[in-house]
Amino acid sequence: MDDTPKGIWDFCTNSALKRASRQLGQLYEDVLAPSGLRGTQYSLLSQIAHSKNASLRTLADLLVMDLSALGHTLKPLIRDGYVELVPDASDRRVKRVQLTPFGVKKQQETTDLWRKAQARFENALGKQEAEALRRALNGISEAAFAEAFTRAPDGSEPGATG
Amino acid sequence: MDDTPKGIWDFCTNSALKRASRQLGQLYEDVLAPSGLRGTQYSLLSQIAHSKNASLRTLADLLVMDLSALGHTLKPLIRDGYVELVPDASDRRVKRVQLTPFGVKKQQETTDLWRKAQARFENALGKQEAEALRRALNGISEAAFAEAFTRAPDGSEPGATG
DNA sequence: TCAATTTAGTGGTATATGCCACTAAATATA
DNA sequence: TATATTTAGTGGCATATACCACTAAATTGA
Repeated sequence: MDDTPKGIWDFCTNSALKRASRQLGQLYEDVLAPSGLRGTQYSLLSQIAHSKNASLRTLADLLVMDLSALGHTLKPLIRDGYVELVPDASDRRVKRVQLTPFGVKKQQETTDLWRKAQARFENALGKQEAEALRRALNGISEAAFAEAFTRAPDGSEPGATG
Repeated sequence: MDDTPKGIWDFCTNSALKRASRQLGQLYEDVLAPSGLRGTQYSLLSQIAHSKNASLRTLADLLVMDLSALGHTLKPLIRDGYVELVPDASDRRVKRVQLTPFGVKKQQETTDLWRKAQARFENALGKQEAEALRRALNGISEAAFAEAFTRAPDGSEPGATG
């Protein structure tokens, strides 16, 4: 028997996460394809629908995404008429993100496909497993986790032997 | 108390995975920064070191990555002299991927930083948790999972009530 | 009140990643 | 063997995502 690991993802959670993200992203995307939306785009539309009237900044923070990255990612969705940016009245720096009526319709229609992907995923992994996985992932996504990571010892501390 | 979920990642594993991937990717990348390598680049160098003499195709399959995407991602690493593509002698379609001596050195040096990130991560999440998470993620990354997903019922089947 | 600092967003550039069309080479098949 | 099919890789294009430099607006503080 050769149990030598074939890849670094056996040790490195970062690699494992990215690899799984490619795989699952692909699987979801195949199911969503008939809508003409990419997986990320559907997620974004859904989150915008969910966080009504959020600013770009707020949305970026929620998504753990760079502000400018969010701006770039929204470009195609704005171009295609699903999303619009509405300047805030009281703070002229702020732009609020909202779905157009067309975007609302698209998001709602595509949700049928998403449910299909969701059902397949939970059937393939198991409902309990899926739930547990989401919890673990969401824990990692929290700001508190980033702080814990940053403050955590990294093995380079001098031994406190005194 | 308002336990209304703030985001769709509470339901959608795909979104949760991508979001966590951004967060953890960022955390690892900050630690790796002094090396001048991006997180993905270090992972790739490490996997190439691990899968000695693999072809682009083989590597892409292992990484659950599109072949052309892998080719594109390697470009900067080849440009910077870390990686080279060596034509296979027996099958003239095939190119084998290998680290240059410079690439070997870089990968080895950067591993110190990676270990630091790794230690921080395991301290922040817990060793057991980290191990369990990697196992779950690697399960999803397997070809068998993709097949299970594709074959799984999606709720659109006619009820077999007869 | 006015200057210094912080915050929100934009545009440019680079990497990460996928699809498609295409070439070349190997393999299968008639 | 000649042709059809499959396989490996490349290049172009599009989206996803990050960083930096910059502008404009709000906030802080002397």
